[in-house]
Amino acid sequence: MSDSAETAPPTRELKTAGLKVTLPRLRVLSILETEPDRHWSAEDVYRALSSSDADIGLATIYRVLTQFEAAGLVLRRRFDDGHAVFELDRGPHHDHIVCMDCGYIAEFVDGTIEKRQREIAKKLGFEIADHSLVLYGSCTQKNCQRKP
Amino acid sequence: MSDSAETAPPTRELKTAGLKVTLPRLRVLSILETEPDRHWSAEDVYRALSSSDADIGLATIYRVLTQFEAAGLVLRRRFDDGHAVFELDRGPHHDHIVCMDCGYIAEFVDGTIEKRQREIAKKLGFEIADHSLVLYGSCTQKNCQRKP
DNA sequence: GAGACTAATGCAAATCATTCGTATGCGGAA
DNA sequence: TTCCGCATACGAATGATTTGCATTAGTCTC
Repeated sequence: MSDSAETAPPTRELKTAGLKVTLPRLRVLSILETEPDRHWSAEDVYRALSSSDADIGLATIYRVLTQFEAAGLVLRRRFDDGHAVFELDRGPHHDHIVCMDCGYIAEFVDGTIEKRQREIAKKLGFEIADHSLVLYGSCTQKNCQRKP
Repeated sequence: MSDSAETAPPTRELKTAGLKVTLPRLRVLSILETEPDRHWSAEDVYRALSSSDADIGLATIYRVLTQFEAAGLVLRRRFDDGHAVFELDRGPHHDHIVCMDCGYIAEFVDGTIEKRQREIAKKLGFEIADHSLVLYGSCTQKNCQRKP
């Protein structure tokens, strides 16, 4: 029963990213992929790993997530509390809207805003490299119990 | 030589904000008003005060700035490094564009973006309370030496 | 497949911004 | 001016994140 002929998905992703394939990196990447849309704190990943199996040090989680960020596998975000959260980079850029009551985070993309941003940057004499847009509010509906 | 008949500007602002007028609060507010557009870290304010005269503890700076924020005198911002900066609240909302090379921060307001944000929030079922938009880039000009 | 070289990990200790605890002192109402 | 209570100073505590260093595990060569 060997699957050596096939390279499992997380392994391939690590190799493509130019990272050595190690157990901690595989574990972290697998955890992230269990909920591809989720925004994880380092602590979240640590707990998920601790409860599931291996004991990977928190310091390693931070190191691995930082490497993943450098390799373009994940994005590091920071909302208003100042703490970092990580999400898999699933391609096209998107912005966030955060419910201040329940913590629920929705995502969106808007061409109009993106375009306007470029125009503003140009007018102000900036060459724009990146941006961060976060809307804060309340999701006034039933889903406001998702993460109480 | 008494100016007791006139209430000095910072004093008036504190009273209007419903804050007791104390020496540390006056000092901090005065410092902020020396550069009304600047974005100050708590540390910045602390150093400015230390070099000028009084020794006000850093803890007090944090407390005072937090009170000022609650009173609507200052805004607390957080850019991508995760650290808080404070700026005098000079009225209408504005967003920021940060030069990643020199740290220079410019401000802008854009009705189109604001409007679009409200539409997006509505579509996603959120009641929007606030937002944060920061553009990151390089100011490709001479002013890129302002804060080397 | 075994050995060697290097990079990755674990753990604990260090850092950094920010907050808290507590004794003391100042601001302002009467 | 007197008195009460909030505000301050100081250091110690906190919590997220990083770092140092001895040990371990990947990968490459043979």
